[in-house]
Amino acid sequence: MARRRQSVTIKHVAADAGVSLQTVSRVINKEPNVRPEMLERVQASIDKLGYVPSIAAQRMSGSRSYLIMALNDRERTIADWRKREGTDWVDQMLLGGMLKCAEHGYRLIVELIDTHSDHIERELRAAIAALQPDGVILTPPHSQNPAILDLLDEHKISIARIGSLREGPGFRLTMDDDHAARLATEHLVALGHRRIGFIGGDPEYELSAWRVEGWKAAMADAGLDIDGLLTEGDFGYESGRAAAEQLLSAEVGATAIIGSADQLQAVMECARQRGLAVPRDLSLVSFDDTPIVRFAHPPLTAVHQPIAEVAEAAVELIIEQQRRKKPSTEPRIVTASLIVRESTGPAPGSA
Amino acid sequence: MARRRQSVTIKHVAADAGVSLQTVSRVINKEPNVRPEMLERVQASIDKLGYVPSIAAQRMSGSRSYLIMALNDRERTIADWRKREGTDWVDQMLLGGMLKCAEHGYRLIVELIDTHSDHIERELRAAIAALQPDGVILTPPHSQNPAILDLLDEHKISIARIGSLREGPGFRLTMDDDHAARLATEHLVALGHRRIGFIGGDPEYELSAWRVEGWKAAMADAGLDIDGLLTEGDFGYESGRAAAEQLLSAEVGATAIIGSADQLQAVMECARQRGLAVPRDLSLVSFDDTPIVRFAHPPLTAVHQPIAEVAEAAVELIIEQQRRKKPSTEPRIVTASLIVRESTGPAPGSA
DNA sequence: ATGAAAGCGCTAACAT
DNA sequence: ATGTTAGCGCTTTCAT
Repeated sequence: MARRRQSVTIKHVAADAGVSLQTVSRVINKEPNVRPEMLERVQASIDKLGYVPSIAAQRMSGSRSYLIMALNDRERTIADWRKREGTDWVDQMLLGGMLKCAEHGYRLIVELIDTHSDHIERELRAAIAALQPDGVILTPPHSQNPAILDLLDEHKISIARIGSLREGPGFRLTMDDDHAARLATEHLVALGHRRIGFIGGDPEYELSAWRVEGWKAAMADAGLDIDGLLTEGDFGYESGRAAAEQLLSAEVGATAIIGSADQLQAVMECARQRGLAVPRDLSLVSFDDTPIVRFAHPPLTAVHQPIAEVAEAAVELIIEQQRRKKPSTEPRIVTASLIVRESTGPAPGSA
Repeated sequence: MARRRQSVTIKHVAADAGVSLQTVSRVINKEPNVRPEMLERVQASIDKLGYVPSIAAQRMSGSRSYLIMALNDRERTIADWRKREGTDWVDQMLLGGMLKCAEHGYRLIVELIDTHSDHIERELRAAIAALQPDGVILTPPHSQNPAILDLLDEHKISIARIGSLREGPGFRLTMDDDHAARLATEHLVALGHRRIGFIGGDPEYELSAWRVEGWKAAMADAGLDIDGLLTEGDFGYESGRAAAEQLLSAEVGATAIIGSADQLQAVMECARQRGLAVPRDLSLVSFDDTPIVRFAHPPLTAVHQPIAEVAEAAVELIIEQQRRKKPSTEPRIVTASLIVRESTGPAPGSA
């Protein structure tokens, strides 16, 4: 393998423009103390030669790496990819995050690490050492993991935590799960439902609790009981199955159910077996607006989680911080909305 | 921003093991000329200190960057992401490519560039200069673009071309589109269909022609005419609409149609308007096995394109070449298969 | 088989 | 406002 060198370096530009390396560097990094005429001359040389700085060299000299790492849960992500059911969390992160990165000369690198691993710290350390990212975007459940947060903080790496409000280093971003659950519940209440079941998400995720709270609050506001209507879960199909058994039982008698996409798959299955039609006998609201939800029969009413927008905001915050601006450390809330489709209808027996 | 330094460097390891930097470097890179006892001693220090080399520094010193770029068509990819219909081409590339990269200490970086841009070369030059990737995985239509191929070749960057067999630098990989089209056609022939329509893909893609050839060959083998049964297209919905009009017209009278997922969406729409039921009156085979195809009603029989496997093979070839092994330059064919679902049935009026 | 020296492209710190 | 110097972490010569 031939020893590959940069074809156009800062030296070439400096020589071409007849200035020092440092001046070129200043221009590249938009630093002050460059006369406009110098700037123009240097910029002309840069354009002429088609010069683009090497991020490796920039990193080496102790400045930025222009790399942002998007950390996702290894097991879950790979499972989703293999299932091929269209879960597009990663795509939406790329859509929002990558494009925003590109605007500023950054790159987004997707990295997977295990949640339940004793060597989670070693894995992360290795990724940091190898890549030296300027920032890391954390998704649940990593976004609330103190081991991860502390490690990144020690290394002075910017952190954007999606789906976590817990104290700790880094910017916090949410999709307002509390509000979203409220919207979903109120939508059902307005349709006359009084027995609205809620299937919980993985309790390890902070946002699971927020959703429950939103649901509870909306139920309370409507003066409705919640006895027996809350079931445990973990986002997955199996947990949906168990929950459906309970919620659809005669004692509980739910006429509407809110849950994750996978859970509702199971609920629909269950409902079919019991001869319940959606939405005639049972209304459903999904907490994920994935393709599978939109192509379900009937298409499911769903919470639209603005993943791309959140990823974009996360990148923005990280880059701003790199530029020594001090972005607000208040949690950044990107609001989710409810997309009404055909899985929700009037409560059975309601006027 | 504090000047960030590597926490554990090769120096620390060298000091800890009581050897020179060079010896540590040799161990890292599995080079010869290290006594087993030295190797062991150094490896122990590496493990103890948790040392991981900085890829920036490795790149700077003129060796590898451990970065592989996956180049995708910007417009198409972003459109797919925004549509959120589950097209998981990028995910499958990550699944195959990223995991294989990880096995060898490489990273996969997704990069989008415009196809129809006069500054395509400038864009690519910039990406190369910034990242200095060791290899690039090209997907259609980039994989057959001479401007791209030459540029990468000049820079001595390994190339893996998916979906292109044209002469030129780089490894060539295909999913055997010819064979896949044949399988699809033969499946329909076996069901008694004699009027099997084919909606072409974007003619700019080499593989579009391969598919047509496979279909033509199978039709010829079965002794069937193809007059009026081949229509132009570009993979998109609109082209499917136009094609459906022609294929479903009285003169042509197709009882089965092969096309892309988006095209078949349009065909189904058209069929519904004409009161044609699938598969009773019309059989369909999709050339993409995306989620939307699997969740369609009825679920579509589809060609399964092993995207993850191809991406994995692409990464393997690139990494082998980096290691100065000389992988075969013969096209690498990863076979597609046919997944029979419910959109294909006996031809109307057939025994 | 091992080590020492030089340099990759760039920026921070320090002149001027 | 600009230039000079030193050094980032590593690998490639080139010695020994």
